[in-house]
Amino acid sequence: MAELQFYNTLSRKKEIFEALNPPHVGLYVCGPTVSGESHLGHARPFITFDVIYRYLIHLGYKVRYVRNITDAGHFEEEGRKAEDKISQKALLERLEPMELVQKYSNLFHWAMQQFNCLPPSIEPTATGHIIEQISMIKKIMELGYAYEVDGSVYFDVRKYAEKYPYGILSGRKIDDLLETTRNLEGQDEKRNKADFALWKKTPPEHIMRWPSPWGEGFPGWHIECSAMSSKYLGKQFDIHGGGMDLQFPHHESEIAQSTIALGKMPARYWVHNNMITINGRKMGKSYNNVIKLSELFSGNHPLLEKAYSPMTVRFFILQTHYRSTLDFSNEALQAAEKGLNRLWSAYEILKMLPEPLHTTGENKGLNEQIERWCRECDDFMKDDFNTAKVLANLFELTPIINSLKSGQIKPNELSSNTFALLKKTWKEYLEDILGLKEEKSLQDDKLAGVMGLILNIRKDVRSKKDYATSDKIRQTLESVGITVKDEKDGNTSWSAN
RNA sequence: GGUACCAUGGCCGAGUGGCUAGGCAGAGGUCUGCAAAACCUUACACAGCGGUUCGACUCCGCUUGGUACCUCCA
Repeated sequence: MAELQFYNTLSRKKEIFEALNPPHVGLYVCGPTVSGESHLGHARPFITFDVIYRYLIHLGYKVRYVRNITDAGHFEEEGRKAEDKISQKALLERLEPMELVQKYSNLFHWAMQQFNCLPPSIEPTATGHIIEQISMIKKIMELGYAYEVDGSVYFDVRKYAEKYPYGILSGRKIDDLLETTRNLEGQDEKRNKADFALWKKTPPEHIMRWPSPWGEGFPGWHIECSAMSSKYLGKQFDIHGGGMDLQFPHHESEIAQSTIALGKMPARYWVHNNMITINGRKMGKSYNNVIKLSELFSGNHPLLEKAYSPMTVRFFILQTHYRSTLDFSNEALQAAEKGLNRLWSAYEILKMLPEPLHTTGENKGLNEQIERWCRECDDFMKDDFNTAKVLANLFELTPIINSLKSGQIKPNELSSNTFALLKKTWKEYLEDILGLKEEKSLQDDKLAGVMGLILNIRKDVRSKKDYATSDKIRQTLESVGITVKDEKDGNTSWSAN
């Protein structure tokens, strides 16, 4: 059996995964900043790591999955006025900071539920761990790797770089960082441009503030992840994940902080997902090209031709390898929607098919082919979580399932073992690992009752060969979004979209 | 400017030194009263130029184009 291996950003190659304390695995993923609503780009890491989490569980690991919520402020623009994003927006919206944080946290959780993402084991908040962050900063200061200037504390990157490889994760050279950073006007408290804040003093108008040994302020961006990951997963844990754009400076700084304060590289494996682009450009606030998740689901955005369901989006993301960029377009989303429908209806059919009675299938080649496609799924997942290839194999199996239903493949061609494997594979991969689920359409009971009546009437007129009327019924229903299908076996099915 | 990465058929996208990725759209066919669905068949490809090799889309170099990070960023 193949071993699980995946790409480690730290070593820049695929590595066989070895848990520090099997069967336990510690997984930390950088969560959302709840100062605004999540957009499509944010969905990618959470779906990617949801699948990784699910797959690790599938492999039998006991996973503690920690995903933080950043609800404390950061400085907007380094070297300039330090601003707390959250309190800034709160003033605009006339909300208490924590009210705002709650609002966007709720929205985030709603979106995660829509995507069928499993909740993390622990979801710590930055504001709930101010004490831990302060004590970590104190430790770093005691060890001489941080300095205070007028109520703010900075990490001394130059000093750190004398003994440790700053840039090890992002492939950056310390000299470049020290020299080529551009000049920003305004007073700079930092000794070197590459230094980053551990604690920032708050200006008087700031609402979000906490007392500290250095006066009132708020924690720097990077320290929360170091404090919370070590608290819940230990000084060193297995996997740290997040978007590629967090490699530098966020994760690089986390490594530096933890290395000093805890004496260890925080995580052994660093996993980064790539970006979602739109018209070839990264989706991001600065580019003004974001599509919020609520807009995506409702179709309410100028770039959207229609609404896309959460499962369509999830499927769309999983059809690409997580380390490749993924370009958004209506065409691509619609292709994903159709593909998912085809796959899902095959799955529905598979669940209904009767078990073959024979222990040995008559069509040996077919049995072997099916078993190979099924078993390969495991190899694909074990090779850097290749969900795209898993889906390709499920698509290969789709015509077989459909042919079993239509009778083009006879039930006795398959062995009961092959059939059982087929069912098990679809269930495990589609539902348990890829985390896809059925999406309820508008078919409530009343509609079903009405449709039953209509289709009954239509059946009568068809039996009298009154095709003009039967076609009129079908066409009218189609125009309101209900598709009627006359199946080969004489039954008529319908679906609403 | 520095550092990485990418370039695949109409679109989205896997992947590999010699063997069909897959999805969506297209074409032909089977089935059907018709349609839809389904099934079968099928066209379309690896940015350009060199090099390594028996053989490269896959390795190396250059060119061109693009993106990301260096500042908040998933």
